[in-house]
Amino acid sequence: MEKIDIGKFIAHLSIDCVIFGYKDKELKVLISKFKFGKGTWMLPGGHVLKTEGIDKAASRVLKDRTGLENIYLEQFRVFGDENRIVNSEHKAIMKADLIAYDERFDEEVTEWITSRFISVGYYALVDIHKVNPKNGFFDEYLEWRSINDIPQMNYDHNEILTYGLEALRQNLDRKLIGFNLLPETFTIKEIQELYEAVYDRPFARNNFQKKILDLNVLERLEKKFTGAQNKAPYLYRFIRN
Amino acid sequence: MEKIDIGKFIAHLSIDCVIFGYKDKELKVLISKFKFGKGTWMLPGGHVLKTEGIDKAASRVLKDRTGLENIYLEQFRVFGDENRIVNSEHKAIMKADLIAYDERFDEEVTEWITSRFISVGYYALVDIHKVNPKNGFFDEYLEWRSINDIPQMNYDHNEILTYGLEALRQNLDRKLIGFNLLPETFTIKEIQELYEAVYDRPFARNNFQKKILDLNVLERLEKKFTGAQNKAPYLYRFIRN
DNA sequence: TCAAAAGTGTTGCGCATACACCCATGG
DNA sequence: CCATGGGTGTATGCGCAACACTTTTGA
Repeated sequence: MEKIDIGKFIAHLSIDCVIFGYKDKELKVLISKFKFGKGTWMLPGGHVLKTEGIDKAASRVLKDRTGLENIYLEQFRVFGDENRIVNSEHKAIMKADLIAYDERFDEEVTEWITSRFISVGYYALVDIHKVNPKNGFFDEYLEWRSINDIPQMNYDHNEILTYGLEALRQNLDRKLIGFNLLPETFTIKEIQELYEAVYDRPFARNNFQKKILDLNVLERLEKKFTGAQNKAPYLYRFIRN
Repeated sequence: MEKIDIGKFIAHLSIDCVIFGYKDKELKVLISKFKFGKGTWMLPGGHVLKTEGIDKAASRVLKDRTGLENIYLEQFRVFGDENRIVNSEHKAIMKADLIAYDERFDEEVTEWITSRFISVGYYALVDIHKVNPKNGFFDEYLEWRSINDIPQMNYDHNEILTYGLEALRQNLDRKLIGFNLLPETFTIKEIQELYEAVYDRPFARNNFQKKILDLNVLERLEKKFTGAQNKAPYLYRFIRN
């Protein structure tokens, strides 16, 4: 293994991704247990090649971690405070850890990695059932965590997540992107529960149904018989006009 | 004069500012006639010190060009396409021009300056009457141009401007930031004309007045007698609650 | 007294919420 | 037949837009 060619990447610039998924009536975020240093939690992220667009870099990060392509992805903010750095204690531990790990890392590379970074925040919406999380080099493991159960993360990643969630809330209705979180077919009730998870508040059942159907973006399919002793709900599919 | 110390700055990252002003019922943008190369138009911009927050860098750019501090300033988007570079012909001209200009520039510095950049877009709102545009090093001169009369600019700066205007439109109402474009006191009619310039559409006089006053952020002052043979409008001052 | 523009009140419409009712399903 | 939850129709209230009217100013 050769030393990492940091010259291929833009220094001091990174990408951080808030990857949203939805399951069990909960909005979830894919976060990474960092392999080195003090083993803190982080948002999945990466760097930008000097010859690569930032959107491309973000989708590359996503492909690496989720295996998926053509994911809904949008930048929402840049985080560039001057004190956006690991504290010196943690930095020393991390550098030592990395150098000890294998020969790809030396003083220069680890200094590069632990230097001050300006990060572009992206959020992504995925069908959680299609994802097979794959660890990146820096991931001890990846985990889907409920939005209500997010641990303390490194740097300002908790703040990034908050901004990402805010961006999702702003856009869910305007851009009709919520369907990216659901499987191919779903019932109105399932969309409603998704909305309730995102906005953390209840919606009136009948009005919600009317609002969603009035968007004219759903195709009604066959009924979904669950065996429950009540009227079977219709399944729908999202159709872009 | 010594060679420019490019090592102090983050490479491949820049700031571009859409500086909005308002005058003569027109929304205006401060743009720069570039001094070197083919002398194209550009948005005022700058680079980020390795020890400097990006917001700080943006306000430094603004202070340099307008002389003003504490300006309303907000980032709205990152522009990071991989083909965001000057074309090779223009690049060669620019490098030659700069190297010929004075000894601060050499091959290394000009290559740095003309390399691929990822740019953070900021928009700023200023009271145009308080601004005394001061040329930066790269500015032949600065000019306030009406939003309806923007020339072809270099790179993707026209696109950046479009996004900046869109951000202004999104936030004007929600964040009550339009007053930053007006002098200390103003009439309702003047706010209305500002809104009409920003959104490029008329507003109904009476409803607009009601809407603005219902915000409860204006203090009514004395009347403004203009000598016109009609009822004198009140002056108002913006008060933050 | 009059034209012009400011200020204020009133009505109507559309949308979101609240309330009410009927229908299908399986025990 | 009944409990449960799905689907749909109707009333209500609020905010915005359209319309109408009054007031002030200086010629």
